[in-house]
Amino acid sequence: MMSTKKNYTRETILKAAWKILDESPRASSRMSDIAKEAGISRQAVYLHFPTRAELLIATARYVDEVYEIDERLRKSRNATTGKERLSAYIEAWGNYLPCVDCMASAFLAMPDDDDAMAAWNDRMAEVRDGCLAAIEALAADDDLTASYTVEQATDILWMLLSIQNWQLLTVKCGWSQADYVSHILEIAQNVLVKNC
Amino acid sequence: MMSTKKNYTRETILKAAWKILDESPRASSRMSDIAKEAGISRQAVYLHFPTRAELLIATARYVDEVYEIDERLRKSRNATTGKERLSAYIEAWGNYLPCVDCMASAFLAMPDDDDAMAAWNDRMAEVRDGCLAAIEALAADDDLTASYTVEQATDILWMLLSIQNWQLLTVKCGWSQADYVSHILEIAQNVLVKNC
DNA sequence: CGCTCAATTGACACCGTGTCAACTTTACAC
DNA sequence: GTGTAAAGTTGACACGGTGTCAATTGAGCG
Repeated sequence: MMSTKKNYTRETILKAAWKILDESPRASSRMSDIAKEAGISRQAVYLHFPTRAELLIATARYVDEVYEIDERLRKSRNATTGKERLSAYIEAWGNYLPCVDCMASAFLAMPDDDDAMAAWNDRMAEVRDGCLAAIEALAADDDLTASYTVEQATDILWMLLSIQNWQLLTVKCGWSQADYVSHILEIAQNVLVKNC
Repeated sequence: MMSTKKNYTRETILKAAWKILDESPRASSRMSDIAKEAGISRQAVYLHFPTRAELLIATARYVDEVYEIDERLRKSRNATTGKERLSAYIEAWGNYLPCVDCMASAFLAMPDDDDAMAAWNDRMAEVRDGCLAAIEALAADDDLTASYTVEQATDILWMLLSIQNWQLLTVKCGWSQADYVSHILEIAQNVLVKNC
């Protein structure tokens, strides 16, 4: 099969892009840098990805696959009570955030690219769906505080679990990953769970 | 005085930059766009500001001056009790955020410019100082929850009041400005104030 | 009048993205 | 083996945005 080789190169490029983004925290990840890392010519990258934005989108998907984030989040839905589900979701997503930090930075650095922003917003919308499911489970147990509607509580949880907040607390404030998860969990419970 | 004319043009440019950033929510604010808005040639902008980054930094300062944010925040320090001071600070800063949203977006869109990021980090550090002062006032009244150290509580308040959270709740979730302020205040009190 | 400084025009270098054409390599099919 | 098609290479180029430079214009002022 010819396509085998093509797929192999494609994955090589994705790995290279991931590595470059991961290593150069806030440096410029040019197409030429990624190509060099992948051991091919800059132009060859365009044989597999039409634009830089598409490459980043594909890389984000690839990272998701490698870390099996879908499965991680699905497991958090198995919790029986709403409270357990809330903490399982926060723990699952909160511990995934450091893995996608580099991808998030790359996307947020190109806010004027419509394709990239659409892909990013899709991903974030999925996270909000997860938040909504957790909040609804909490509401079903009548454990959701009366201060907020389900929508508002979802928005607040979504906000707490944003990558920007993770970056602020861990990168800028120097919190450990464990502190981040435990304190965000504490805040969420404090704000969203009834008689807590 | 010759410098009068120069200062006048300088301010014209700053106003133009402000307007362009404000109007084009996530469009490209090129030097040529700003120059056109100011009614001068693109090259003339460089007679007043060496780089685009410096222009943005100066524009941010100009916006601060116009809105007299320093004075607004200073007033929040006049509150007598720690609790009052916390709510005064949240209200003052929270209601200033919509004014600087466009500037924030501009800075966050150029994360690889060292000068711009340094300027932005300075501004954010000042906000954190304000948070720290409010938390210390709370601690002085023995109204700070025992769950966090002063530093941790400051970090949490800083996180809650970040521009990214404001953008998320108002722009993406559609919250009104009033809802934003009141709910962030409620969350902060819930999380940070003892027996609340 | 002559000086100075702001501003203008037009040109250019640099850099990164994306495209194109021509050529080479690889691998498989017959 | 030889032919063919796809993958990859090199070199060149257009485009857009930033920043620089030189030559020129124009207004204000002693």
